[in-house]
Amino acid sequence: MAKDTCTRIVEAAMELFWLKGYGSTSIADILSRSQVNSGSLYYFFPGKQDLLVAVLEAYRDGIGPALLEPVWNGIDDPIERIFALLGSYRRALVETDYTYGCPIGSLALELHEPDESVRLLLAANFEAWIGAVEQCLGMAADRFSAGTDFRALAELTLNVMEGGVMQARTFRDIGHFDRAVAQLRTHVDSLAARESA
Amino acid sequence: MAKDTCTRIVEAAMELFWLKGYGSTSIADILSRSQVNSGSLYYFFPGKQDLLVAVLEAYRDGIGPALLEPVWNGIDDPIERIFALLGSYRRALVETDYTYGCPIGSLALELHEPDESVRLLLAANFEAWIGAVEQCLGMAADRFSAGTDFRALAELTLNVMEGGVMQARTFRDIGHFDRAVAQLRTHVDSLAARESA
DNA sequence: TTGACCCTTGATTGAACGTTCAACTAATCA
DNA sequence: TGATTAGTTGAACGTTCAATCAAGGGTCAA
Repeated sequence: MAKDTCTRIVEAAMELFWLKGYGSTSIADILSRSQVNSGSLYYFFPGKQDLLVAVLEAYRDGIGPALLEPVWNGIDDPIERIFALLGSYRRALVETDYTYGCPIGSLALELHEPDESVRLLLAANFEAWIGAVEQCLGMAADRFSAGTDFRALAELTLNVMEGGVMQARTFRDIGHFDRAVAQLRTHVDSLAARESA
Repeated sequence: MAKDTCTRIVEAAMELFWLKGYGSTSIADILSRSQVNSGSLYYFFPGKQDLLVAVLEAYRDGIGPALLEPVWNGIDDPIERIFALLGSYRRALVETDYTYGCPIGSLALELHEPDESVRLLLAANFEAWIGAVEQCLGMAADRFSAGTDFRALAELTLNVMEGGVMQARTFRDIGHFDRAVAQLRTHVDSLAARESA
């Protein structure tokens, strides 16, 4: 059986919102990419914003299986998993010539006054990402001193990724991403050294 | 003499692009806020994008006099100047109930395939900000070891600000901003301690 | 007084937008 | 067979958008 209409719509919207943003993606864009007629789209989704909600839910549910698992496959060390995750964003930037960054970050800054449901889903996406990094840090807890704030460090990691993507795209220079990651590495090593040394 | 038409247009556009973003701000919005008629706007600016260019030039030229100088007035220590700058973004977030973030960061992520002239102006804005922070670090060079990468640290500072704004807005929780700044403080102190200790 | 120049006016244009809807098809069940 | 339901179709609608333009006001030098 071919992918059903609803799935095709959401997948097309995920791709286009990622590529062009929400406002710049028209319903017509989504229709032509998904090969669906407008009536069918509005049969499943009352409006454009409901489609955005479905997209954000799909992203959230995909963070584990579609983002983390492929990256972490074959990597056991929890700290290296964090830097491998950052490396996957780096790779996307380079391979797509700075076209694809982080879809959630872009949407979070593009939508200036989002509906509460949209805002909460953006937050849920960040939360899933931060939570995964925080868990990695927790698995390496023995390398850090007792009071280390893993939550804050995980949030900083998100900032390094989002900021690195933003700068690298704007300057069209991956060095901005690499330097941010290098600073994070220094910071993490510094926090770890206090204990292990 | 009253402010001339051209100035009123640019100031209205700066405000609206900051508040609502580029795509969501219509020419009609700018006209009604600046109390100008469409013909006058198009007399000075061939199109909407030319207005964006003017706005980005105005932001760039205002980073020193309109952003840094007010914040740094009365603060001499170069490291404290950096954290005071971050504090000014924190204050804007809290005082406007997460309405106003960083206008450049929002535009940089909103505009997915900007014209080269726009991209270069976004980069010029970031560059001015990073450069100012880098200069502060340079003034405190004696507190760091010789090989310290001030450029990378300044870029990380921008990431902490932009990422902090993004997270605080999305979660509607200033704690995300504060924790990022606290991590940066720890990192800076750690780099400084190696030398001064 | 004249005319050239700079700037303003606001109705108007046509394209693009999100959305609607009545008609249609195909499969399911009584 | 006939009724019901689920899903599809694409033309059409009203709105909003960026952009245009013919007309004209204000100023100043000649």
